[in-house]
Amino acid sequence: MYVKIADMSAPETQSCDRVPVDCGLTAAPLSVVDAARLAPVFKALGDPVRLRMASMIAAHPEICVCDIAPAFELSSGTISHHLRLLREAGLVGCERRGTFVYYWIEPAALAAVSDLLSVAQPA
Amino acid sequence: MYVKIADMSAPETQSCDRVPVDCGLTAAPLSVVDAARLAPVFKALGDPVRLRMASMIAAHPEICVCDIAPAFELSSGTISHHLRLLREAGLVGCERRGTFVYYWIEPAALAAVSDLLSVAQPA
DNA sequence: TGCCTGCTTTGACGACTGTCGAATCAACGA
DNA sequence: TCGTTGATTCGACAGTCGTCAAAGCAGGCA
Repeated sequence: MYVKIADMSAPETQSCDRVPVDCGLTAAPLSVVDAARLAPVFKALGDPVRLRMASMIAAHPEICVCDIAPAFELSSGTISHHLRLLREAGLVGCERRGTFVYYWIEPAALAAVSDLLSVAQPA
Repeated sequence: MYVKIADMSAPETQSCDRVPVDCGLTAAPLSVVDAARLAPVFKALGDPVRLRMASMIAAHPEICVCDIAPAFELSSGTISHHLRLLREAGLVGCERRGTFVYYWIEPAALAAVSDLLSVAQPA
């Protein structure tokens, strides 16, 4: 058993020059439950295609699949697959109106990950 | 060819009650290049184990692997594997000091994803 | 020099992912 | 009712991922 040269500071005493960003992540270690809840949202955004889809959807109040698809050189089946993953992550909602299906961003899931990463708002 | 019931508003004219969060994602669709650059960071955070590791690391100025590992019931090889993925995503940095290896959060990568999701700061 | 400890790398394996093409479903129009 | 179009679902397949055990490496101690 070796002795560590410098023992860690406790989370409370961050006097080091590291960790300049003060955000949700730096506040305290995530619980297992919270990590299990939030990781799938990051995972859904962890594919370049889905990240672009999410940004396209977020950039509009709502957008039809037929306006999303042309931006990607993918089969319609694959487009649907990615949209479903975004849906299952809770990031987007959708509704059929006639022949077309419209997608929009679900702000709740976006806020959850945003809160984790965003710099704490000074009161 | 069908005609859509209501054509999309342009990204500029968001008069709808949707998209209450105004963040980097809603500003404009991500370019292919930006998506390819940012997706791996989300992907790295898209696993519950790595998300907890990242939060543990972020909650300390720096932290030794030997203090991270006990929080997970995983082999040391798997621990190293996840830490390497966080490293390759640019989210953390590390340094060997004697027998021990210390990890810290790299604020740049964290800021990149944070900027994308954070609510725009009112000026 | 040799051993011990902390950590990383390697090799293997099952599970999951991204993709396509084909089949299917839903809604509209003739 | 039937054909057409938008979108989803299904089946298959190559590639990636998460995991472990074992081997390897780096540094400290005797």
